Amino acid sequence: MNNIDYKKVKAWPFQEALKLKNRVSKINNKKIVTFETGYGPSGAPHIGTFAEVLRTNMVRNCLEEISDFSTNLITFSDDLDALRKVPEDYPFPDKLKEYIDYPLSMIPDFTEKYESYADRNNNLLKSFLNNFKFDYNFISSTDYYINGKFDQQLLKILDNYESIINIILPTLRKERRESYSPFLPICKKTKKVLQVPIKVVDKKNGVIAYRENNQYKETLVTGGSCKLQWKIDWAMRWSALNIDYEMNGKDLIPSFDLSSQIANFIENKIPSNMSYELFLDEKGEKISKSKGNGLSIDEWLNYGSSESLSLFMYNNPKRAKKLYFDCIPKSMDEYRKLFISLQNQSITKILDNPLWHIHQKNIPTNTYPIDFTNLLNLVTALNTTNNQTIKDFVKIYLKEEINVLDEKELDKIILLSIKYYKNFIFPNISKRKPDIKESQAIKKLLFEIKNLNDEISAEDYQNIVFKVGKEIFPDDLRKWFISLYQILFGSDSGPRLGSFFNVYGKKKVLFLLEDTIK
RNA sequence: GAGCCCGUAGCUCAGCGGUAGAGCAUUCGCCUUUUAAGCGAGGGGCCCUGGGUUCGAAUCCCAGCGGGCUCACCA
Repeated sequence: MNNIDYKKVKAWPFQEALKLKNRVSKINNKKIVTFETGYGPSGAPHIGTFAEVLRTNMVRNCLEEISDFSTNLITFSDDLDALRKVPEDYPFPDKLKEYIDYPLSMIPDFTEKYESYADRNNNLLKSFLNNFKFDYNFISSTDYYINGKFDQQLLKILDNYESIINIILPTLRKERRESYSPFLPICKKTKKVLQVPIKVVDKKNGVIAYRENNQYKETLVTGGSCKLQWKIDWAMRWSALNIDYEMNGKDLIPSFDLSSQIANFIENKIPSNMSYELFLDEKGEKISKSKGNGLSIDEWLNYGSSESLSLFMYNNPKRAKKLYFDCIPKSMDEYRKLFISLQNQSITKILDNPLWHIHQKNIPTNTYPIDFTNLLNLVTALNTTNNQTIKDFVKIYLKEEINVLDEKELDKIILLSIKYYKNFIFPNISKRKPDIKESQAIKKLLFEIKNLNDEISAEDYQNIVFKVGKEIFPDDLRKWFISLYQILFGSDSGPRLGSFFNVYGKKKVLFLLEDTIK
């Protein structure tokens, strides 16, 4: 702790943390503050799930900064939930189809790498979180249900069965009301999660009866024999896990309200809450896996750094943001800009700098020495996927020495830029063919270059380009350069040709030029 | 129907009490060689409208108008 006035820090995670601090400070003997994020492992983790963990962790980080509370981040996987639809991104959809209505954790993983289908998805999430070095406690719903860790709350819910059901029923349509039950029995025979009407039999001992084939069968609500319908499940978790803070997408605002009402009949535990806006695609439509629009975590990390992804997630969580490929270079550049601006900032300003939040206050000492968009331009100009060539050109471009640590960062983003170039820039380049006069000039250029020895300096190249230009376009030298750029790169401007040819190498230069006059 | 968010340069957006900003686009200048996918300079704004709070509002509050999304099946 120190004497910074945190109320003056505008960064949203601090404002959330202050709100939370005020709340938990009123609780007697409060020492540990628990944050929860929920995950439904019915498919590979969605970028929204990931954003939620990231953002929650930022609030957690701020709370630690402004208070003496210990903190705990739970990522809760609702893996006892039933599979309802086969996700499109799973490699074995036909095999999965046979397991509709089965608990996710009881479905085999047909990729044969994990213990179950849920385990596979859980591990995908964990690997993303580990990649970002989060400290979290992973909790499997199945584990908690089966090992009786929710029993106390389950009995309490049964005890208040009527009150709770009266909260839910008015929100449902008539047809649904008849089949609705807060308890979903897990069939002893088939292991399916059943959505059937139930009757309360014995509140004290936790016995209910559910209808199957026109007769009622008794079962316990405890010990993993029943799962809770999700809004009740959510409320139950707040009590069972003592949750103090949880975020959710704006689609769940009504559910949060409902779960809060239900919580009054469990242990009255309602977390401090923030709702965030959903991500949209380029056209402004909600991104979803089934549509395949927007971006996945993997796709972003293919073309951009993890820091740039964090930065994107950090910015304005309460605004609906378009998430598509153009966001990546923008975010990469913004990161570097913020990094540079950080260097001379006062402490309060640093707390407002997104980098402080992204790096959980351990801001690295180095970053890449060139803007990503700039690098993309160079890669495009070079039209190569050779790391070393690109790096050499960057060094010429930057002029000054790059220190070893910055160079490491540069290496990383060169790999990213190559992939970005291949997929988004290269397919859109359209070069034009030279006219007769231009062909003549290029032939002349080829002849001159061939006549030189193999070690040609940038200056020599530049001299030749000028020499040929002056001979063939004596009145409009400018046009000669524009023509060359259009023919070589499909653009009206380009890199200084001398240094470009030099880095590119004689053999490739000759090939490039010959290719234009074929 | 209810809720959430957004209306700022031509476009995409940032700023969120103290002189109106960025990127892209546009206009102009710059290649006989000192970074040309670059650099320099410029144009372009009733910050949706109306009220309120304030010494001061793009920013905070209220009302309206316009747009988008979400929920009311499942999670």
